Amino acid sequence: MRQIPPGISGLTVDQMRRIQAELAPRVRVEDALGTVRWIAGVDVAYTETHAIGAAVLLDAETLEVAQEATAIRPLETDYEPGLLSFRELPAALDALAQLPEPDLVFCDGNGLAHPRRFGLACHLGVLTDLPTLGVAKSRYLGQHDVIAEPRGSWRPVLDAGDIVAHALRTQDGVRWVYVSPGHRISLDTATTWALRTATEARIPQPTRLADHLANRTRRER
DNA sequence: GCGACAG
DNA sequence: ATCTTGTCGC
Repeated sequence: MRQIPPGISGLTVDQMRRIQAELAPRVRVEDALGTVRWIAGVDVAYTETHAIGAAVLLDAETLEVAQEATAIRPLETDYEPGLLSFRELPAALDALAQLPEPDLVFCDGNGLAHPRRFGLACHLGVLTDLPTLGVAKSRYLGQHDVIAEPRGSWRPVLDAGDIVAHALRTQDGVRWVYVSPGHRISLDTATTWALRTATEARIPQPTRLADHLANRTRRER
């Protein structure tokens, strides 16, 4: 029952939403991860016709890059709010599969902060059964109060009565990001890792370096 | 009915 | 996401 990777082509919007609803119950929002020694960052860049996936493996302690991998896939679906994972996962999974198994995966987008509580990070987590978290650069849904200016300040993001993410300021005075659990991790732990790895910029290093690799690969092609 | 809407 | 260089501001 591979709910995604090969041939997504034929799926309708309704079918994709149905798959999300079916897989959502498999998401585990409690901490079910061991010692985090290796972190992977995954991202996807696009051309007119293809998706270029990039995965980077970093030492959780030093955040130094240990290994990189890329993959390219023909685009199979247009972007549709709520269905981002169906567009990004094929290339993202192909790239990730080329690396040694990480202890935690950072995704570029949301996890629980999704209408059906099954964003990109949840989907990738359930399919691989790896601990995952999502970091989104802009708001998708939910409401939150003003975030204080100092790095590390955060406020819960509420949607339909659920706390689905934390709006977290990762650097003094820069715009905040939205952190949410993907799979096998709690919101608090996800927030801690996001802040801990946002050492050089607003975006945590795993996601940031994967983004760089994806774009570098796209330009050199 | 109207507006919002990860990447 | 992508199309694109320099430039205004701290």
